[in-house]
Amino acid sequence: MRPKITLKKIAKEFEVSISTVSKALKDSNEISKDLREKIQAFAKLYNYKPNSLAVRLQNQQTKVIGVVVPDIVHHFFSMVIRGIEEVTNKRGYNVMICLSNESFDKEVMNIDMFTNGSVDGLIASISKETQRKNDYSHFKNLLEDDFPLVMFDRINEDFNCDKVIIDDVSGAMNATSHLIETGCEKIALVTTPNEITVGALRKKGYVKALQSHGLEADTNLMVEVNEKQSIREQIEELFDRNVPDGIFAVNEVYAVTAMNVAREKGFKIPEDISVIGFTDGPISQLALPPLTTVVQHGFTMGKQAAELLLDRIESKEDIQPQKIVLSTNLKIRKSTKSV
Amino acid sequence: MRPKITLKKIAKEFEVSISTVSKALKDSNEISKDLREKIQAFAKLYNYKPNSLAVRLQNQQTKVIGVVVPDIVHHFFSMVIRGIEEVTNKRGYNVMICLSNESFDKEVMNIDMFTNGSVDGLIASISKETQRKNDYSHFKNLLEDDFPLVMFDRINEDFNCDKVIIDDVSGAMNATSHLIETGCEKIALVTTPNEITVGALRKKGYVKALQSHGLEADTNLMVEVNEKQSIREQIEELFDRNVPDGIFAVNEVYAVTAMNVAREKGFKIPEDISVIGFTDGPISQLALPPLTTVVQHGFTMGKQAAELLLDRIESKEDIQPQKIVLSTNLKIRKSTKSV
DNA sequence: CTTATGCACGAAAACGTTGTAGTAAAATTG
DNA sequence: CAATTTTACTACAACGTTTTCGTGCATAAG
Repeated sequence: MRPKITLKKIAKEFEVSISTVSKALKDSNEISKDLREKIQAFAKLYNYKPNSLAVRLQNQQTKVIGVVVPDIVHHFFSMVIRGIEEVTNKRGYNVMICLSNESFDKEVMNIDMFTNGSVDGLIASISKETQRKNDYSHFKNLLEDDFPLVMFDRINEDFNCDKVIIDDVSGAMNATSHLIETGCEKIALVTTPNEITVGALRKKGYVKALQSHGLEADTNLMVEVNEKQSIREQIEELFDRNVPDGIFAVNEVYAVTAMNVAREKGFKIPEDISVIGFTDGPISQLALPPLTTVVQHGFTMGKQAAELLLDRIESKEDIQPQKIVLSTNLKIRKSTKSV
Repeated sequence: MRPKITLKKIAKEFEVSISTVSKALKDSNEISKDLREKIQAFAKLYNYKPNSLAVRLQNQQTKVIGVVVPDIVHHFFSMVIRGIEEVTNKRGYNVMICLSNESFDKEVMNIDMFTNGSVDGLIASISKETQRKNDYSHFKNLLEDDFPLVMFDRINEDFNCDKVIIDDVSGAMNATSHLIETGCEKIALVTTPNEITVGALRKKGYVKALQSHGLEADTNLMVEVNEKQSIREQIEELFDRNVPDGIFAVNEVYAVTAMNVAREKGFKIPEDISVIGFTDGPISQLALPPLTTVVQHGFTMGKQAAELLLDRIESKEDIQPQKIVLSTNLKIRKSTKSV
């Protein structure tokens, strides 16, 4: 790579001091107009840009924020990132993304790396393995140092930091209620293992909705998908045990898989079985019939998280950590019956 | 945020010089074992980490690489990013991602930002708007400065830089040939406008396959989807004009949409109409019937791009730019007839 | 003619680190 | 016991900026 041009080199060229060059480029009128213009022209010609490392070291702020997400190949997370990008860029920051790949060790490494001064703050969502291990010491260290941190979606309620989540319980309740209200009586739940907090919350909403309608929660109608095995087979087992007339799945992959299983077994959607998913991505939209889903506004979530973080970074005083709960809404398409 | 601990502070604590502390932490035996251990213990206690900005400024390398992609909410791009992450992390680098959102201006800004010394090199894929404008001055500036740059997927052949692409032409040829060989005679093409290079290349492969089988390319069977309007309607128009018995679509969204349109019009897949897509994502896998697609190995592409970039960054001599062409393979599922 | 006021620039410190080149004092050698 | 080596440290420059505080010199004011 061609060596970068620096103030020092420009200074040598004009036989002036570095400060003069710096000021000239800042268009300070401490420097004579004549010299200023010459220096500016020269800098432009050689495409001078202040070395950002030096500037950041000087200013003691990086104007970069870090993002740690479990996965990027995931409609919801990528929408969140897009939201984050949108507001950070608007407010003059850049984003550095690291993936934990749902691994505890990688998450710890990422957090560690980010706290060496490369970013002004962090937005994170907890990996599945971390949730399973229930070991949050890496995050707790951050909080002890008052490091600006915003958690989203997969959070830990105990942390004293800003949080942005969606109302998983009511989202699931609304979905389940909708199934009940459109005539379903045997509603299955396809969810994650209980360690995944959002899965657990959505199950809670499902159960709550059943109870408030006088229905009983039947564990025979619930599948906790173990992703190490075939999702499809686990759902087929549900059908072998007990054929539902409605299915609430906690994400779009489970929902569409369930729909496909049902159809292959000869059931019609939504006439025989209604299906509702969670997260409104292209999978739901392009499914046939298009899937009724609980839409969680990932983009908004990212924007809000970023706003919280930047407000915290930029404020001088301590501000009390906030918890923003975004509500979901039910996007009714064709995989459920009309009332 | 709690002020970060620095060498200077540790030095003051022990009433020694900064260099002593630096060496003690590097476990140099220039420092007495006794003092070394005390300093190390103190540093660990206060969770000292060398300020990465200072280290990077000193070493004149950031150990960070930049990635500019048009979109992140896109299975292919996110797989590429995952591949990039995999090898950069393994080789001790971090990744900074910026999205151009398919916008020319944002792409220019991103590139500009990255060349202020914040990264050691760049991996990029060109935005649609840039391809339409055909203005590549921002990239050309990079190359003039010999800035380490690797382009992938949406590239410009004229650039004298490392490139990783897939063999779009043969991918499309294989797909189209497969349709012909399984009995299709009126094969439609659903593609992007011609400015999008990969779309143009896939069209080329489609035409080539037709010709080599003695079939004629019929513009009446081609749709160039304008994404500002409804994808669905544009495909419906194709059916109104001319009902095909095979469809080759240049991405999974177009393919599944086409499949859905066909089915709603009462055609059976694959009995009446066979469909092949491009890119093997969840949309294809979860479609019903599961979609036969040309799989482009995004993860491999990311890995290769990262290897090329890091090799270039780390080598002292100039290395000749390489162009890696990854071949695709046809994943035959249920949306096409068997031979 | 002296004193204030601009003007146009330079010197130097600071950000936090690393590495080289010293330098006293202690220990070893002849 | 002087000469040498080793030990255990410090000083300082450097990376590229920014910014504060000078400082000569010319011009204007009293």
